[in-house]
Amino acid sequence: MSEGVGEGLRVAGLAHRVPDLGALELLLAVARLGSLGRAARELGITQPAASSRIRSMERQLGVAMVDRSPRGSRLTDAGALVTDWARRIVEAAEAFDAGAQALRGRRDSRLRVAASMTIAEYLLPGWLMALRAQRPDTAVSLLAGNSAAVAQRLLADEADLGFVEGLTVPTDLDAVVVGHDRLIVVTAPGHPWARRRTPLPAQELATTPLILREEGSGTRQVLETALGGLARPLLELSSTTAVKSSAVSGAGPAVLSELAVGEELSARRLVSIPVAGVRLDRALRAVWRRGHRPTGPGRDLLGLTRG
Amino acid sequence: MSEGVGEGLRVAGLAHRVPDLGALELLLAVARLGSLGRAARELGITQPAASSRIRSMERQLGVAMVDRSPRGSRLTDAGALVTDWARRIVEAAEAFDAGAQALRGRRDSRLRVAASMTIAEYLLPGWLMALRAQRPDTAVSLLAGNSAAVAQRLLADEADLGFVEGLTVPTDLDAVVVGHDRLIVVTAPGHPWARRRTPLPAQELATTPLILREEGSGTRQVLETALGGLARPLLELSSTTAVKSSAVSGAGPAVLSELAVGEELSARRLVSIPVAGVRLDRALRAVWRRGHRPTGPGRDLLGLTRG
DNA sequence: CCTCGCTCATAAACCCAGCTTATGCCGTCA
DNA sequence: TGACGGCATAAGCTGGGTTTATGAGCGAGG
Repeated sequence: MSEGVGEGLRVAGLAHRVPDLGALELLLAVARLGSLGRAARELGITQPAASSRIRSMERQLGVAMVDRSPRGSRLTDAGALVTDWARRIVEAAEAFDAGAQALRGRRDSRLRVAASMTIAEYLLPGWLMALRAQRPDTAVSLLAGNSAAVAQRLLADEADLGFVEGLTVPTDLDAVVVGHDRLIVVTAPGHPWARRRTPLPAQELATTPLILREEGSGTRQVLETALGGLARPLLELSSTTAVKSSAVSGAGPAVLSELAVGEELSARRLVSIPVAGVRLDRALRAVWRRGHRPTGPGRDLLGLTRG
Repeated sequence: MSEGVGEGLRVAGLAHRVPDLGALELLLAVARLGSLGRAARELGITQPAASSRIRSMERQLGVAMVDRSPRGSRLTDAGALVTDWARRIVEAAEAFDAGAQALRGRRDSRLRVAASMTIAEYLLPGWLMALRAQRPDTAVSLLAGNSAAVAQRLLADEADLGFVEGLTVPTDLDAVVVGHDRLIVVTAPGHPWARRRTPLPAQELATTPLILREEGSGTRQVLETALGGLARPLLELSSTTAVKSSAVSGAGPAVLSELAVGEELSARRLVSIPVAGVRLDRALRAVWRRGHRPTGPGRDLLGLTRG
């Protein structure tokens, strides 16, 4: 959401307008199974509970979503649409859950992971979901920190596998590149750069004021290294989200990690501007204590990170 | 306790492991404002309520997220991570809300939109959020249906602005292209195609078994038109989500709308395979009754769709 | 030095959303 | 026609989240 200056009209929070996760899960189950009762059974509740919950969701949204019949229930057109939107919420919640369970860091974990923030934020939940899909009984614990902290954990044998971003590999660790954090230049679709047919010269990027994170942030450092020390800020903002929404609303070109803008790119709220002559990315590496390449669950996870 | 019918260990649903939306919103507010009390005030609840809610969320997740001090509250490292994951859920909920409010279709709407499913599902929520940001008092109503239904609504003057996908423009309507639904070929990163340096020949695409939606679906039709009538299914699945997860888990190459896989592409769970010699896209058009180009809020929305 | 002002925590009482159990109605199929 | 599956309704219970009221820690300023 945009920075809420002057709220003006007091509107009840999102939570009062959006059904809770349980209701959304139920809706997805009804869509999949074609019956309130079966959906209820799958979720471990009774049929009247499901019936009432769907009904109250319809009342809350003001839309009939389910066509009831004595032979089952099918979604209405509106219901199908709502279900598609709901699926996104539930998917985000699944990623949250996968991450949070690892973060809980139980002592009995069979795999202890230490990861830098970018990786933990964007990539690890997906990997953990995939790992859970293929090895459901693997308990993973996660510790997030900077590269030095990751290295320290590994060397102290408090973690089995680490993930770091950046140019250098900490000493006494073995590493393999598992991906790249590509910075990309993005603008709103209306910006002149969006109509270019040729890549933007690095020189022009360096001399144009950009929407950037504050000095010292990881992406800012990568950008300034690539440009040779200079970057002109048009705006300096303190969160990736803020940079993103400024760019979407057309304030100017921004430089952001590709990981942060997948959704915006595919919906064309932002467009990516190719740039010639600079490598705006940094390697993402899996690391482990020299000579102790992970086995078992760690090896499984490592496999997932490379496809 | 719920009884474990069927699936071995019965695991409580997501809703019991993920904090509800209200708690996540609160967490974001705490992160932004640096104080439980201020966050409480912003959300219109009391400070003890916020305190207790954050505490119970920490208990639920088993992670300390907030460092309390007499001068305010800051997130811990783990808390920052949880907050980033939470933000995705909240963003999806905001899109849901924007769509659902329009779907409610109140009679007093100042702008009545009719849209086809793909557009309503993927693009419209974003447009509506943008519209709300720049014109907060515009009430929009939405009706979703196929192209014929959209045309009918417009011609009956029951809608002010329509959106359709497909090759043809219904008669008696004016239209402007607002985007493209690009189908792309995707595979898991480990697939041989992912290592190609040259675009895939259309011929090879046509002769390779693919993971596809069922016959008759929109994307399947576009693909078969582009390929000249033939497509070999490796798997035929009935939902985009199912196709996507099969592809992610490496079952084979799939053809999907770019709109459906933004997230998977940026996280490299899927990679896009360029194809030579076929146009795998269909135009997305805004349409209106001939000679009645929208004014006012309709014009605003139209502006947003083109950047 | 002491008090004000901000922070957060605790305790008790309240309320309502959502659950269960029990029942009824409707349509389909053998 | 009776059994079955599907949904709706009603009554009663429970718990999580809320409020009000209060207390305690820390810093700033008269």
